[in-house]
Amino acid sequence: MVNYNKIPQATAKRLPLYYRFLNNLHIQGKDRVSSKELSNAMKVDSATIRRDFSYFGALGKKGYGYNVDYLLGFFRKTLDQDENTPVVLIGVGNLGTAFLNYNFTKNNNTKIEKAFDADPSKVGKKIGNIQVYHVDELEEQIGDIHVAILTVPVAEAQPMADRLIESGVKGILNFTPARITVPNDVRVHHIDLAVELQSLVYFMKHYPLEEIE
Amino acid sequence: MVNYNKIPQATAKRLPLYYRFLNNLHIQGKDRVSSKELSNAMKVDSATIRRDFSYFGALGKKGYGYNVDYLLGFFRKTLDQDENTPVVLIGVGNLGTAFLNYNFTKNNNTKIEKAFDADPSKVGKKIGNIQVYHVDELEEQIGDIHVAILTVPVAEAQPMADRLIESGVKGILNFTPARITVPNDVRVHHIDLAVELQSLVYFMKHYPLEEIE
DNA sequence: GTGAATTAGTGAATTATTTCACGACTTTTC
DNA sequence: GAAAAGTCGTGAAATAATTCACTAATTCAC
Repeated sequence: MVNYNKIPQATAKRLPLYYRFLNNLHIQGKDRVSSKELSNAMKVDSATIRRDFSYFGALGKKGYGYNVDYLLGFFRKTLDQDENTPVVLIGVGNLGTAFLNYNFTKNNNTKIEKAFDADPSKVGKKIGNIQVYHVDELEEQIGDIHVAILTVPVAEAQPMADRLIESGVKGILNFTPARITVPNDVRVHHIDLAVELQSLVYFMKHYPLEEIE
Repeated sequence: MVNYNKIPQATAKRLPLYYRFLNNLHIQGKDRVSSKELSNAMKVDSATIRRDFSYFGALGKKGYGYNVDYLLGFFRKTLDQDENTPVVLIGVGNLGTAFLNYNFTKNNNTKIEKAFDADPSKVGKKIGNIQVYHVDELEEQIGDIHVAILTVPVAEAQPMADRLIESGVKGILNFTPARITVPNDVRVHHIDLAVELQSLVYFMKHYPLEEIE
């Protein structure tokens, strides 16, 4: 059996990418694929791909490559694609709205179930078929949801994170520039759009010729 | 003098984060800070912070820490905060609109100068004070801009990237799920929101107690 | 001024990740 | 059915990044 604690984090971060790509191949009706093809398409070294897959056992066949459906089925189980993970979204601004209109459930095992905002003019609406509640109702509405997308103004980030954690949230995708502080059983991934843009510009200037990611 | 080729990429990715944080300290009127304080606030090990800074020379003082203004000034120069990098945005959907309304120039050396979309109902408008042009005008309007934010539908990603590169773009911040193919003097950073969310969920399940990223 | 406390900078160790390169096996070609 | 081509899986090497742990310098408290 696969020991998930032995899977390098770098590998784990690539799994959703692999999954989606395999899903596309499946939809295209392709039934086999080699690590080299995957490498060209996903810009990940082919040895890295083979190594990544190998943590889960021998999934391919020498001289042949990988069977798309088999691999896809395997990742589906591994990434728990069969059970949907419910998510709440806090902060229905521009970015929040973009998420609500983004159809995550397709190709994905996550679904935004409820959205919250402090602005009364947004409360009660449905955006992308998701109901918007007032943040005051957070505690009573959150139910058994343990994942939150945080797209609030930066000043709200920490207080809102505290409330979310108090309500049982264990994972936060934080789009605010604030580096929030959480207990160590709560996982936070930061995505800072300004930092990403600035980082791109810096890399363009100083590492002009290599391919990085 | 600092040899930029010797700066680890992992360090380079943290620089914009450092910069912003120092800027906040500066605004708060703080004039000194230790690697330990920075560590607590930014969730980066203090030894890592000291190591990162040390690539740029001895910026601190033993027993004292770092002088906020000095460090900030140093990073300002290093990250070229003084000259603004112009950026174009392609695809004025929900996510694109979020970017246009996001005030990057504050705390940042980048500025979205022009936006493009194929939808005639969006062309001619101003969003977040940025003019929206029709994509057909891309080549004549792009001028000397070398950085693009790509927030178009996935099917448009590669063709649009090709056009951008043809027009002289050297850096693309790609928010589509497509892994675009580019010549090796063009830098692409991918940010895949669905992958990020899925990755968070995966890490929550399999690495419940450690702090990552 | 003196001793205690603080803190940067860094050599060395450790840990993590990627990549090379090759044996073993499969498929394809003719 | 034999030879050629393709491809995985992986040991080992290489590279990258983090962290430990200590020295030397400085500040702080009194």
